[in-house]
Amino acid sequence: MNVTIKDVAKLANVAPSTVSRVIADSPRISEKTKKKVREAMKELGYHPNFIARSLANKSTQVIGLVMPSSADKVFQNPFFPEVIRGISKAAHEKKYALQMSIGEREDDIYDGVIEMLQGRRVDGVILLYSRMNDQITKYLQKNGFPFVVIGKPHKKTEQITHVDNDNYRAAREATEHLIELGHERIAFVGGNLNYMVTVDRLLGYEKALKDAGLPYRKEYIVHEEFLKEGGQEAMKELLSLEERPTALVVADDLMALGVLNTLDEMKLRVPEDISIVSFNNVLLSEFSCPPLTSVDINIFQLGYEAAKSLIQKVENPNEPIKRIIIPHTLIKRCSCGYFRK
Amino acid sequence: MNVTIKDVAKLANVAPSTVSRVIADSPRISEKTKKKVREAMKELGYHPNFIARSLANKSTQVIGLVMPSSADKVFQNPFFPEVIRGISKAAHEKKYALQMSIGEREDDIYDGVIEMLQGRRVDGVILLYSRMNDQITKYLQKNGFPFVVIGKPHKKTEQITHVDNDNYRAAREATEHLIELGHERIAFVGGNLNYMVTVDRLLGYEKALKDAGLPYRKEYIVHEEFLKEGGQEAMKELLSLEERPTALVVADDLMALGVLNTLDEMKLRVPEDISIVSFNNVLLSEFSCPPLTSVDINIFQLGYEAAKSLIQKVENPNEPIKRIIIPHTLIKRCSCGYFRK
DNA sequence: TATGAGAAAATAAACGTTTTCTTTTCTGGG
DNA sequence: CCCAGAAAAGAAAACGTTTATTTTCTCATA
Repeated sequence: MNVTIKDVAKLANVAPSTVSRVIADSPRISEKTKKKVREAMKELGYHPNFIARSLANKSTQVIGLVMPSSADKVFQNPFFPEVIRGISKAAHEKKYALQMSIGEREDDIYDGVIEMLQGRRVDGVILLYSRMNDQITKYLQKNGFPFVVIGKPHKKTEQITHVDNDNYRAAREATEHLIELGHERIAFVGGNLNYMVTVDRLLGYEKALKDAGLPYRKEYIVHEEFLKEGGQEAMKELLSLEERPTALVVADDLMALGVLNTLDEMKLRVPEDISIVSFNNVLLSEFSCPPLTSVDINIFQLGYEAAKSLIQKVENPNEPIKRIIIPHTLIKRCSCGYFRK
Repeated sequence: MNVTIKDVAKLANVAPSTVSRVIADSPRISEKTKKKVREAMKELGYHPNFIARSLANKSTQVIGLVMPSSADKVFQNPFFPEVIRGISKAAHEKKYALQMSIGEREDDIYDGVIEMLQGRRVDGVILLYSRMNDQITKYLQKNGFPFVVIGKPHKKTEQITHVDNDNYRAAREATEHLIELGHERIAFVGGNLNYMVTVDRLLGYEKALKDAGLPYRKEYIVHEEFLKEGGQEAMKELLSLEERPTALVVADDLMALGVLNTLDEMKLRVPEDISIVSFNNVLLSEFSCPPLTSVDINIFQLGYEAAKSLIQKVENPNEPIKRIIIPHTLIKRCSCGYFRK
């Protein structure tokens, strides 16, 4: 079997409790004993058992990550690796480990999260999404588990620590950019309306249209999945309209890629025939053909701040609720052009 | 405090051990008692504590993921999200959770892995890389921890369960493709030579040259990091040669993107001025400009099989050593052209 | 009416820590 | 040289399970 605190205690001729205190570097133990114990630890190659420690401590030093859908789908979108990068950074700084929820369908994920939390596998969780009437959010609130959400919570916004962009403003600016280029028929391609990002970005888009005195056309609003396929679908729909849009606000780079794809198949050129501004500014957007004008929402930072806030919350239950807004920037590349008759 | 097995036992008027057996659905408990206990569990909203269970069980149902370097860097390359997708799938099927090692520098990661394993946080680990003289591999072998590696182990290959591609053949085929197009000055851009993938692909490249009677030129071999920046560096180096190559075998799509980037800056066209075939066939390769001819190595499958093998190993210590080779395919797109004087 | 086999459930000892409460051992002031 | 009080270390309970061992119960058989 493995070497335990008891073995160390025996070798060092002290009680197990003393060894434990040496590990915690308690001031109650004399330097002399500490040295003796440390030597014994080294000699035996002792490593503390985290599981046992967690049980006694009621804390695991692990953060749970909750994805909106199956890892299978989620990891297709570069948004997620990027948030995780940010989360990792903060977690590592505070010596926390990361655990991922995995599940195929929504209730599957729900069960997984419950198990994670009730099973005390994690000290808290980060929700990598925000959607309406989310069961998980409700559960977390009801049971008082520490959590933070990336995005704007649907309800009780002021009661939930969250890290978000000003998506309303970002979308308004993106749309204004197209308007400034002379576009009047601007469509919006977003994700499911249950997601708060979609809502906010749609509202920003509408506001910009309204301010510019442009008509709001229902048929110009399309909702699809945040995947390449979603973009393809959306574009096909928009192309089937009698009066096609001349510009698009697309809520996600990966979708925009799908859009580009369909456009290419239809022999339509970007930006000559149609202009596109999208969101997230993931690596893909820089390398697509043409490179996409995209709103950089600072995904890494989103993750970093979320993890930092969660850890603060875990370590200090009285930590006040926080709302952190990460700045965004419109990165102009080559997918937008002046509207030409 | 939370509801425990004891609370359930009290309510159901049985001993804690009986409750435990009901959870495990042991045949030693009568149906009548089972029913009674299950009702009590439901009434109290009981959820088993995983940590306690792990301690008693000496098993956590968690798989550890070991990355080659900081999550920060690693997650920039789409290879990793994609393997993780595959791993997730298999893990979910067997009800395992995933935990990630995070560390900045190599020794940092090493410590993290030791902690994970000795701390009994995970039942086994998957190494998402394979490199020469890897301390972690040595440690795992020495201590008999269950692990599988993705890639070909450096030493004792027949003693380590691993999932790999036939990189030697894949690289040979990729190079032959270029040779068939008439290229004679073909360069190789790979990662660090410590990584076994690099070695295998380099050997395959060399073999193809040799078979075609083409000279092997030392100055045509460049090693850089598996990142966009790596590709940029490599290309700059190659462009500084008096006799530039007319085609490139690039060991990674992301690097190839960097190559493309530099080429673009230099106003060189692909495939007119220079042909490229790369590896991995990640989403990026499809959308770059031009779309890259790339060897699809089936990353998802790599992850899926690795996780499946690890779980088998964890659940049955006598599981024999396995070597699993995942097939590859050359996906021809637009980055290769005939060599023209 | 005992007896004993076999089923069903209870008891208690792990698992490896932390932590509260005690006890022991110093130290130095009178 | 004694003793109070501080400092150091130890004993034991707790964390929530699992599981080997023991007890209790039921009922068929002698």
